[in-house]
Amino acid sequence: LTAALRLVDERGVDALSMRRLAAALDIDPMTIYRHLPDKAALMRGLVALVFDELTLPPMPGASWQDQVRAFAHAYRTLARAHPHLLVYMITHAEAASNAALAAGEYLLAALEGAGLTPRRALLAADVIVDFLNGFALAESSGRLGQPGERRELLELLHGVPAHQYPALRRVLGALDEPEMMSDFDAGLNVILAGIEAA
Amino acid sequence: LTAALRLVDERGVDALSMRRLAAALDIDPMTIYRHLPDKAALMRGLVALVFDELTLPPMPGASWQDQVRAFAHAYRTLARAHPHLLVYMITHAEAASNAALAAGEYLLAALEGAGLTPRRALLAADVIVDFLNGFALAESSGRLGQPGERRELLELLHGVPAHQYPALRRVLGALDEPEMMSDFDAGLNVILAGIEAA
DNA sequence: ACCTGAACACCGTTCAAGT
DNA sequence: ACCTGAACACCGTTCAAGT
Repeated sequence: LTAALRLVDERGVDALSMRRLAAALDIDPMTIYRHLPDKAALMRGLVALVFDELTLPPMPGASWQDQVRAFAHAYRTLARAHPHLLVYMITHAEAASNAALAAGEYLLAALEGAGLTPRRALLAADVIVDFLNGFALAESSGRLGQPGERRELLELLHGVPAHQYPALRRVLGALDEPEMMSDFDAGLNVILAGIEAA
Repeated sequence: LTAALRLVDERGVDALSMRRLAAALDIDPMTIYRHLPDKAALMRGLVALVFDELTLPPMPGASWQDQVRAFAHAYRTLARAHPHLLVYMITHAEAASNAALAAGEYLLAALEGAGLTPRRALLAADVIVDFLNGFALAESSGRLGQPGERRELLELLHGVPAHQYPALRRVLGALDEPEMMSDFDAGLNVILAGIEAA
């Protein structure tokens, strides 16, 4: 699994094949099948391995907002450590059962501390996780990772009659490139404010 | 492209191969290469085709919240119409340049109407889009689509000593299955409230 | 010049042939 | 019984051989 993860991290998911993994381990491809039933099991193993890296710092006494922030940063750090696996992790999260329990406990304990009802705590947890997944995916798939990545949108706007898309022009025209960067902490604060309002 | 989209919608992305597409069209596989340079171009064409289905209803006079809700529902409808392509759409959104401009205009016009500065309007748009992508992905990849899909989490909880994960037990124990469903509109309201707070 | 099938370099996995 | 390489049924794409 660690050899497979190295292949994925260094060269992307497409570089992980049973045959290349075998070559990296200097064994016959079919030998892998004595340890795992098929490639799907290999992928599930990678997801479990990576999610187990999630380290949630205990924050006794901290505000529920800071606990949620700690969770969010831990999750983002994990996502950035394995950008090539992220899509697979999100769509096959069920393979990370143990880490999912620990993550759920951490997040729901924080939201209970905010005084939310069970129904609203679960709702808030879903909103947070959906935002984290959406942000991490945008970040890892090239969109909005660093300044200048909004440039292609600006170039599109240049190639189109000037009276079209006025709001888009006003907003983007008022900002310089660093300001157009997607801001993880500011986005998280929007969601925290929304939870507080409830 | 429509034949390729039908294959993806009916049997998933893995069912789309140049050879199967050719078979569906009753032509030689290599004939496809006279219309498109490679499979990546085929996939980009699918993303553009699908994003062009996004229909954003004009809502003159409506509140900015209702305009954002209209956008969110249009996006979710699109995602649910092509669940098998969704991951590819999100990670290759740059292939949908025209629809991206129209979507950005709609969303930013609504957020300008909320009285946000350009910086905060763009930030809010990113939070909304990240949430929409995260939610749609959870919905389409089996997680949280319908009631009972939180059951595997409950079963995991059963197989573990009763003193572990107390918050998770309290929250889930207080809810019946329909209440555990992820709620799109309620989640969106959390984000709208967070934007209002700014 | 335009078109296309054979061929190449890959896949994941089955299965029979070895030990 | 355990192990593994040849073989099978696929891929995307190149390229030479046709028209």
